[in-house]
Amino acid sequence: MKEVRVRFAPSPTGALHIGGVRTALYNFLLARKHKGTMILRIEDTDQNRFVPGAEEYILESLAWAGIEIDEGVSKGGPYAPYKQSERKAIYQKYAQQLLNEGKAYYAFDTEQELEAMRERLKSLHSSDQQYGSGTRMQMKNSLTLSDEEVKQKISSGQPYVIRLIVPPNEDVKLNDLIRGEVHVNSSQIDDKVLMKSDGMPTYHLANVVDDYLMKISHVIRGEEWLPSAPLHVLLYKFFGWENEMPQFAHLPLLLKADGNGKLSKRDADKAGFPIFPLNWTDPKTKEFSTGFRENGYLPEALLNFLAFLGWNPGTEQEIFSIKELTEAFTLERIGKAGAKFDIHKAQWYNQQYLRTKTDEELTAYLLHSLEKESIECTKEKALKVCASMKERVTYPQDFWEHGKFFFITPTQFDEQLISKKWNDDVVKYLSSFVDEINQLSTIDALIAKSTLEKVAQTTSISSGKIMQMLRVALTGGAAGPDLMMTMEIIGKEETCNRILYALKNFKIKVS
RNA sequence: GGUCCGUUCGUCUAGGGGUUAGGACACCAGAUUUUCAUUCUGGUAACACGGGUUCGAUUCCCGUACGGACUACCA
Repeated sequence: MKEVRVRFAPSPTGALHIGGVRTALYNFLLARKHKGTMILRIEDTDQNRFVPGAEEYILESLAWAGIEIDEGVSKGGPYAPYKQSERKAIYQKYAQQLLNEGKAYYAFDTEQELEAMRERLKSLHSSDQQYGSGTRMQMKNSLTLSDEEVKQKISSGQPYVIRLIVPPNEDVKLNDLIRGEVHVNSSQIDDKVLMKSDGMPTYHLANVVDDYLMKISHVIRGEEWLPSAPLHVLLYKFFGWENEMPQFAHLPLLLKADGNGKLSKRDADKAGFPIFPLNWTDPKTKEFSTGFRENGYLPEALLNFLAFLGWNPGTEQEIFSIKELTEAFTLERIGKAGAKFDIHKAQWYNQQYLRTKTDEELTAYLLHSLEKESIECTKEKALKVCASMKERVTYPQDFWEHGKFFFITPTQFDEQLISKKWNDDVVKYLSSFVDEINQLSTIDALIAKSTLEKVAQTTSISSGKIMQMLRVALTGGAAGPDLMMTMEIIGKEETCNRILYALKNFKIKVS
């Protein structure tokens, strides 16, 4: 196998879609697996859609996800520049070559004229409504105009594009690594614009020229490119690069979880999950979108989840580190059908990965949250809090979100539960419990438990009946980590105070 | 409309001419637990449809339906 060189080639038109992250990941995995090169190329040939900050966003997203770039924008390399807007002269040269060889032509048709042509064909119910072999001789271009006219138009500054002469009725074969052989009749392909009137190439020309020059071995991209892939094959042929043509792999799309259609930001918003890797504010509309990172997804969990959306190793293993992924990955095992994006699975992965962290690592998350809240906390306490909450956490921020009571005396209580379960026995039991603790110099989980048992005996009230009320008094809520450990962590004073507060303020329901 | 691509539990998928069609997520139930969670056990649940080919088709072929992508001087 020749050297594997793959590229991820986004255009900087906004935040990077999560599907783009998956495309980048598959490219990256293939590169790593074969000790090849992962290239990042920015396809910014559309000046109208350029969005400031988008390129930086893409770079930061990939870096966060752990998708490393070996060569390309921000990294440099032997085929620089890697930004298409900086390669204008190169595309012009190749377009000129096609022109010289009679494989392309100048076209001067205005937008209105093109529109009129399409309308005319539409009204004739023609199946092919395009600028191609059937129509090109009726249009305003260097095939129908005399050389003088063409020269005159160009020198007078009239806008023009360069179009490819697509031959009619030729079987164009494409061997897709995922879909197998795909045949398209060239009559279905129109005379695609290669160079736009602003002097920039279109995607089609630029990607073929760049992939060739950059010695790309595999083009791994979304399925939306499948219909234009035959055109790209044609271009390789016209340039005489057939033998250097990369292999194609068109990835199935990511679809919305409910209903049909491809995953869009709207759907994600509606379902309440992010669709972009990082937070993003559109500079034009000021619209804000949350990111996976800020929502607490770990990059390794996201990648594992993404990898399995359309690919699987054929074994029953579900958890794969990046390293394992690169070893197991093959293009052959990518599925053909679109995959619905179910955030539940992503959450599960996140939980799994969070759990593999050491208590030390988890502590960092908690400390980070606390810092934002300006709450001081010893390392020792943070360690205990995290250890006690580890099993019930999905996101790093849950340590704080679900464990506030470790640091702040609760002021909100589960009233419904109190009105149901707060009774004379509870008051009697907890009063006695406070008295017992007060006599101790300190409290830990073990002592708390034995004290509880002792009170249960002296009051003849089973502790099972009061535990939930003790929890509400201590934490405000009905669910949470081990209560004995909770008392140990908040300490004797706080434990007593909270129980005393409950004793004073919780009301027995009079029925 | 045209072209291309696709279709196994609700979701991600394994499988492949003869299987009790497997796993994971989610869901439900039970056990454990001071609660929630964890853990464990169990459960519901799928080959889109119709024709062929074949002794036999979910698997191969052809249609149909449905879905998707593309159909720009956007990528």
